[in-house]
Amino acid sequence: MAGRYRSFDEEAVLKQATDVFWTKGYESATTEDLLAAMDLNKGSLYNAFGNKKQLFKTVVNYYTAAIFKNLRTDIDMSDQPVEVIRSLFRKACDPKDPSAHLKGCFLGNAVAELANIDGELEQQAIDKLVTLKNIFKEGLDKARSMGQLPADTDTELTARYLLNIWNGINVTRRMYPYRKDLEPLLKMSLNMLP
Amino acid sequence: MAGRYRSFDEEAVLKQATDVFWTKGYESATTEDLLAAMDLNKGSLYNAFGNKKQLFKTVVNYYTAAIFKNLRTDIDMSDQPVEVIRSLFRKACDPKDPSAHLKGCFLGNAVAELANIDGELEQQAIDKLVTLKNIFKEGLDKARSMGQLPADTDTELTARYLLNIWNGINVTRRMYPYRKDLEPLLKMSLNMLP
DNA sequence: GCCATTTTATACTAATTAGTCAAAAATAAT
DNA sequence: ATTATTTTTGACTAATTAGTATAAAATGGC
Repeated sequence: MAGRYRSFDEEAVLKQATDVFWTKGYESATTEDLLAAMDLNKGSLYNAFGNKKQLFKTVVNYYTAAIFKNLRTDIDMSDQPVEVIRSLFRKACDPKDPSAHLKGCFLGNAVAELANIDGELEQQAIDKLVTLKNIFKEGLDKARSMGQLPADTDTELTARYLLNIWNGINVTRRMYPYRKDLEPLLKMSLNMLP
Repeated sequence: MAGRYRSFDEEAVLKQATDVFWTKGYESATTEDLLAAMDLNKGSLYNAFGNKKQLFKTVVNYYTAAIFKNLRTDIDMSDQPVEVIRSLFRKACDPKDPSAHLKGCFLGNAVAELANIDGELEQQAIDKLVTLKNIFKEGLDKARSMGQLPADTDTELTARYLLNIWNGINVTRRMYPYRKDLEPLLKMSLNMLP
């Protein structure tokens, strides 16, 4: 097949684009912001990714695919699946880079911003958050089947409870971006888990 | 004092502006959107409210002042202050107008959108959410002093827990905009309250 | 070597945006 | 009535925006 080779690494530029959309939001991220971060010119960006909306969709898929795959693997491998879930929350409350508190959750931000702006993009973000909830449920089901949760635990409801705590933490951590504040809150919020 | 009278009702136009900022967000709300909803022309808007940023500040203050005043009055008047708090959450899960689910919480939306866009406006929204948390605490303190909560209840931590549930619900309700989904979630989330 | 195809580079465009300005209208004080 | 002051009206502006177009560069197939 003829044609010039792409001079950029698709994974690398998508990672840069993720960061721009995450910190600025969909509408406030300008094409110039994206081009600068991705180190591309307009022709290349539009040729490779279509337009801003398609790029956003691609970014959301790219970003979530890796995270969800890892989470599911961790739960599958672990003999304490609840601990995998706890660890996700702990990382949100005590991130390596404290500026992560200001960014919140990429998906939660998208749902909040896009509800009345672009229903299709909002729905995509909702679908991904539902997937996160489903992963929580898979972990809880596994824990229950291993006797680590009461047999009568409603794992769907508990998974939604965890999702709601997740959605909350990603706003609340911007108000209290300190481990000393978030840890007690998290402890209280997860106290129904073993 | 000389000068032409204002032809508009300040409360009424601020209410309209609140709705535009709430549904569209700060940046996505254009001056044209605001002018149309407020039924003003540009000169009047800029003369009366300065600019878009000042208008947003005014709107946030106007919107929160009434709500917080009413909440505090209700708590002061009630002999079951926890019930006032529960009622606030119930209204969010089962609003008169179901389209309210798509709007979420005005303050939470602002915090999420503005963190990396305008620190001053973000801080204003954070301050108002802290006020909401403080009102929760006032209600919990009153309940505890009336023996409706265990004497050793950490009301500050519990108030933060409630704030986090609030922040979460206002994202989660966009995913599950139905009472049948939100009510069980709320029941589980508030089960530590009497 | 030449051609078809793809990517890169950058100038350009049409639309939108927040904000300004100057003139007209309305009002109170004198 | 005149004047000073404030509000209203709508045209105007400068900047920014997402997206397009066109040409050059790079590649494989023949």
